[in-house]
Amino acid sequence: MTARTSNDTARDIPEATVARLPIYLRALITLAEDSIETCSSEELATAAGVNSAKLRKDLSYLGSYGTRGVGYDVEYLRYQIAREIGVTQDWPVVIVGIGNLGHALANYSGFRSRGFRVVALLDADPDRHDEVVAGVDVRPFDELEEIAAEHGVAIGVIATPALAAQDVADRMVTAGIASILNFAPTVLSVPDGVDVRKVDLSIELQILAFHVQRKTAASALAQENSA
Amino acid sequence: MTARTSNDTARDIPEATVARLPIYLRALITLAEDSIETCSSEELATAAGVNSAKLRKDLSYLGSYGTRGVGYDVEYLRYQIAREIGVTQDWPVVIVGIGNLGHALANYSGFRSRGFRVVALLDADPDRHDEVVAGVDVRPFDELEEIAAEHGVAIGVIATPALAAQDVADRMVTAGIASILNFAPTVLSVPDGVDVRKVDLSIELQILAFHVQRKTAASALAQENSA
DNA sequence: AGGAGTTTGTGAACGAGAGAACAAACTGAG
DNA sequence: CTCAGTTTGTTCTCTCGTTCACAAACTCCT
Ligand SMILES: NC(=O)c1ccc[n+]([C@@H]2O[C@H](COP(=O)([O-])OP(=O)(O)OC[C@H]3O[C@@H](n4cnc5c(N)ncnc54)[C@H](O)[C@@H]3O)[C@@H](O)[C@H]2O)c1
Ligand SMILES: NC(=O)c1ccc[n+]([C@@H]2O[C@H](COP(=O)([O-])OP(=O)(O)OC[C@H]3O[C@@H](n4cnc5c(N)ncnc54)[C@H](O)[C@@H]3O)[C@@H](O)[C@H]2O)c1
Repeated sequence: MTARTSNDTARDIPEATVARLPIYLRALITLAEDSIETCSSEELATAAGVNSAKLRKDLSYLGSYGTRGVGYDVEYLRYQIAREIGVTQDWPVVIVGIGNLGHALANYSGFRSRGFRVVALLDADPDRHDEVVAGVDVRPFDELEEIAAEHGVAIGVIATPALAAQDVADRMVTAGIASILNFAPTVLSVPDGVDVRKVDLSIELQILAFHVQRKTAASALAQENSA
Repeated sequence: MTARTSNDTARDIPEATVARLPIYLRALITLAEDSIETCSSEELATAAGVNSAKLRKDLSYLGSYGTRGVGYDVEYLRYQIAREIGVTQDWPVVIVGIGNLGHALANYSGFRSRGFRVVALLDADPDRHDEVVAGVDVRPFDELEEIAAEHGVAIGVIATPALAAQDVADRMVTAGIASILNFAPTVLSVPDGVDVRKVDLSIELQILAFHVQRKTAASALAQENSA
């Protein structure tokens, strides 16, 4: 049981750490662009907006890539993190729902530079099918399975209205796409083993609103008490 | 010291709970649209995609709005959560950077229906200033302070390139905007008391990529071992 | 009224993550 | 070589969040 290959580093990176690795990667790329070759955990932590102890602990899950008394080699660490995340080569991605948001996503050059390649844009509306967005033409949604198989797509983005999102997710799962980024404001139910992340802008605004209200209520209260 | 008004319920809602309240609100609105008047914690939890114990604990921070043996009144709970978040009336919002993403955001009707009103669209590029997006015309970025003061804007959205984001954030803070939603892939540094939330799509994709890689590595390993 | 059946609200156990603190490992000067 | 100074990797503690489990509170049926 549990036979392991020799190269097994028995690592099991905490989810909170995984979520920060891309931030470190971005910070390292910025440092590299400024021709900085070495940095301390303190410097990198500042650039990433985190505590240096947290940064060091996060990096320690990947291995021991720093040098005590010196710091980290920017280029080396950048590569190690990219390798750990898996963005040393491009991942093919499909975007479904080429409306307002889908257009913005398709036109976004930042994906390409960060390890993702949009291989297809799909929409159910035939009126969209003539269009070419950022060099990729919009195809009928029915071609999902075919395109996913052809390009080995593992990641799908949902930018359809909320009502369509569950159907789209189901089709993606059928097509072998086990990682989904969902922009529609709805809860997706998917089989075990399928990974869903959601981005909900209204929720973010509502969280901000909550804190604004709390702050203003607190200051109003203080004013009242001092009067 | 610590004089309090009579109505002080001494509540101090955990951040993790605050982040879920909008999800519950959305689920309740969906239930109400389906003419469902009452629901149990189990039903609401399923609709929101969380554990029912967690849901009940979350709601208990707001007060005791359910009835044992019965469940929650959908409309009543919906109002209580909306009031707690502060979305019983509209919050004025400005969006800065009306490019690909800014256009999508400006055109998004979901903000309005969820308690936010886009009062201004700002861009530094004079070529953008003729345009009208979703009934709001694009104004020069310099008018930020004036517009913020006029409408009492508390929330700002940054959709500019990363390089401009820090400057925009600084100007927002100066203009009295203490809550910022940042789409630019950069770390913002702001004074204490200013609340920043970020949305970074590339990071979300990278997190998905990490898990895909982990899964495929694991199955490759299993196959190798069984061979 | 009483008892069976539901469902909430919460105390308590458990687990994950954050941060402080420090030994170990390195550099460079003398 | 030795010693002072620097910075990592890791241990320990504390805080925050999740989940379990159950008494309290309600409904409905007899
Ligand atoms: N626009 C934004 O800034 C914004 C912000 C937050 C959330 N969202 C969410 O993102 C989603 C998309 O928003 P949008 O503004 O782009 O909407 P949109 O209506 O402009 O675009 C939706 C697109 O999806 C297509 N579509 C509908 N059903 C489909 C299906 N079954 N299969 C494939 N394609 C289908 C439509 O043809 C349309 O082109 C919505 O769920 C919205 O709530 C958008
Ligand atoms: N488009 C997307 O789907 C997407 C996805 C993820 C992240 N982002 C991020 O969102 C931001 C905007 O992306 P985009 O694709 O809309 O870019 P864009 O280049 O299309 O638009 C940027 C807009 O900001 C304006 N601008 C530049 N400097 C400004 C300043 N100092 N003050 C005010 N306005 C200024 C520009 O004139 C332009 O209109 C970028 O940081 C990008 O990395 C975009």
